[in-house]
Amino acid sequence: MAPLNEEQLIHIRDERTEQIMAAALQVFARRGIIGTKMSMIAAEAGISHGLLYHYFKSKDELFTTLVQRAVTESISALKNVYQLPGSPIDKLRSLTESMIEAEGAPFFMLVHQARTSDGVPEESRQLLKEYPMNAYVDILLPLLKEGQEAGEIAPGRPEDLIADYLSVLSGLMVLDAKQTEDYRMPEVDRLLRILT
Amino acid sequence: MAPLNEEQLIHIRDERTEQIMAAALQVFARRGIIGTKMSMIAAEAGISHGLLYHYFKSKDELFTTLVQRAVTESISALKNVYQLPGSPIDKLRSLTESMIEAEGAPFFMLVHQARTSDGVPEESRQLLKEYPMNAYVDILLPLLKEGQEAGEIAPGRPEDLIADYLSVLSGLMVLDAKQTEDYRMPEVDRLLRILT
Amino acid sequence: MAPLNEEQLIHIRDERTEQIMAAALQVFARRGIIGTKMSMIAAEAGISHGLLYHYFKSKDELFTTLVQRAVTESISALKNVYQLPGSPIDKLRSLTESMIEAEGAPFFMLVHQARTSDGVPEESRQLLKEYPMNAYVDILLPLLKEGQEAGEIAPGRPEDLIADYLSVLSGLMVLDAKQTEDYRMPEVDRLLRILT
Amino acid sequence: MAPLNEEQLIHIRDERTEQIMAAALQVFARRGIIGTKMSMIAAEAGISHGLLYHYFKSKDELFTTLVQRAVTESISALKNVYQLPGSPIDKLRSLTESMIEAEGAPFFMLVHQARTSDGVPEESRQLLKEYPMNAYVDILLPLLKEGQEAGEIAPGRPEDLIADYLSVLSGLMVLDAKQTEDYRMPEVDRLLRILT
DNA sequence: TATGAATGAGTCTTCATTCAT
DNA sequence: GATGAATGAAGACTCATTCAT
Repeated sequence: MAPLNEEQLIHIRDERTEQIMAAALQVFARRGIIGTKMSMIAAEAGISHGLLYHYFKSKDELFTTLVQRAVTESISALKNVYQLPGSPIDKLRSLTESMIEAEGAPFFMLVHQARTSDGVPEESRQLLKEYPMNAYVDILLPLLKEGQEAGEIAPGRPEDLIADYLSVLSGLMVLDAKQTEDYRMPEVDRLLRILT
Repeated sequence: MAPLNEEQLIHIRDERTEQIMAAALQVFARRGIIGTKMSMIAAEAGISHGLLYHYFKSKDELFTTLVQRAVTESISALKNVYQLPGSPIDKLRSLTESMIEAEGAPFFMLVHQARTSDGVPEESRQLLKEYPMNAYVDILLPLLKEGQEAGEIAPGRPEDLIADYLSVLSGLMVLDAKQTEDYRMPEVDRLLRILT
Repeated sequence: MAPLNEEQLIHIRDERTEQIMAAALQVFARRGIIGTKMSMIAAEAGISHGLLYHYFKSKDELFTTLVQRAVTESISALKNVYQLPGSPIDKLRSLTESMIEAEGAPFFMLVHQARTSDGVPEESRQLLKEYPMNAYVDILLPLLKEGQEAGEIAPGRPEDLIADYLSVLSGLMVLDAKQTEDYRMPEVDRLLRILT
Repeated sequence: MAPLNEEQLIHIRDERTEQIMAAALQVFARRGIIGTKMSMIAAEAGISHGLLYHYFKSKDELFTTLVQRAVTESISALKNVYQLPGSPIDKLRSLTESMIEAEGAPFFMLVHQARTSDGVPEESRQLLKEYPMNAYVDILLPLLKEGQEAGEIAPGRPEDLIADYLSVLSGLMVLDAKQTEDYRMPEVDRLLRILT
């Protein structure tokens, strides 16, 4: 009697969920959680605002879900660096390139919003507390040390070097330097000079 | 009820104005124009919210006034670089240091808010259009060239070099890397490696 | 997909209608028309909320139908009192007992909702206007008079006596005094003291 | 410099608060918490809906405040019974009369709403749990016993007698029998027959 | 000048109702 | 007949702004 079989329903739900999350990421990233109206997300996703609430209980839940995903994906992207080919500096170059190329900026902007804005759900804040800068630094630490041993990377506390690098990169991503006329995204090799 | 004379009134007015603008800068910088409530500014300034409207017609006007000041002061700070002692790279080092040291971050954050957020008054946006990255680049261009001629600064299009550098710096300021645990403000000499 | 014959369809339809009305009565009685969500009725009836609309055009229609039934059945219950055995006071005792015992409370609560709440469809209100207290009083009037003549029932205007009694009873039913810890349903004989 | 002195401000606040609570009591009592729109309360109080939120944080808080007051005042009214003149039954007669006369019905209706409706703030529910029927029964228990000893009141468990009486009375108040054409508020002496 | 009471436009969220399947 | 995705009107609540004092 079921008019749509379960598979079809799951398909619709997955598609809508993805559609909404993509739309929300774009809008939240630029406008922050307060500046984002649910109607904007609905419009961006091409659905009615009422439908948002079939898929996410609230604006907060939607935001938190995105932050969750941003954290998860960024951690996994970093961990993936060790699979890349070449020397440590080659790996870092590739990592940087992929971050810049991909649609990575919204994630950085979202996390920045989540860290600094007001009106951010407590759950999101907790999530980010569990993944502070150090968590990211730790992942890349072995690579940095290897690079220093190979003489490719400048001497100094590797923790600081990598934190410096990630901070510079984060800043540029948050500015959306690649897409914005107002700023300029440096060449990767120029950025890497910070480490060399 | 002894009436104050005109001079005293002007004095009060100037002081209040300054007080409000300082408070507003702090709040706007961190929370953006939408995230900032007039009552927050009033609280930060230690006055009633009603009084704000004696000094600024609206939230938008207050915001725009701050952006105006931010632009003016940053331009003049840049122009001032030529008065600094030492070689071109020394001058850039001093400039960078003073930006990081001083209460510069709120200005950068404010401008970033003004550039990216929505709900920003059109007037602010216009103001920023009149002072795009190029305006800043142009000011520093002679210094860059001089540095390149002296061999202190890497070869390449000086416009790009300086734009890269300013972008990196802006990003770090917007992250408030100096104050925030989540990020790290690199040493100035490490930043300068981007140029050298 | 073997088509059901007409008889089966009618059977399903009747069964569903009954099922929905029973569910709706329960929910409306406790939560009132505004506090009741169609999804609650659907859940109580074990069907999808969409299906409700195959059987009732709207929430209002469903509510009105229930009120209609409540009025009809209560009138017929009252009229039935004359078939009960025993003296007038015996009849009243039996009537009271059956009202208290049976699932009568939801009807009273529903009617109370319909009389007092807002957001009640005009049609329901009209229905109740056609059956004011007097309609009920009139039905029992002969019984009261008979009881008075027999000396079983206190003297006084029989209309008032019966209206008093029905009001007290209604109040207790609306409180759901029988089911609720917060109140107490008196013994029938104690209630009858009002009349004796 | 304060444009209104503190006393004036307190006066305004008190007046408004009272005005809002009176309006809210009327509306809540009849329509329940869900059926009541804040705009209705605002209209009843003759103010804008925005102003409600200067005085009460939310609809829930307003409702809870009223329930609090209803409980407090009803307890104190009951306790006051011992100050009334006459025999136990005289005291009960006076108590009943004053409950019926005074604007007591909205309080009963409010409490009934709070006990039975959905969407009632947890805090209100807690409040009522602390004052169940028993709390009221206990207050009147000595009076009942005294009446029984004097032979004015029927024998039987005094707890049950008084609970019966209070339930009947509550029911009539909830029906608003005094004001509503649909019902009839019996004479006090007729009600008292329940106890005698 | 200074305060805070007052207003109302705008946003989040709920839910009756519709409709494709 | 049956389901649940989809829509949009309506209500709670916030906050920029006004204004009496």
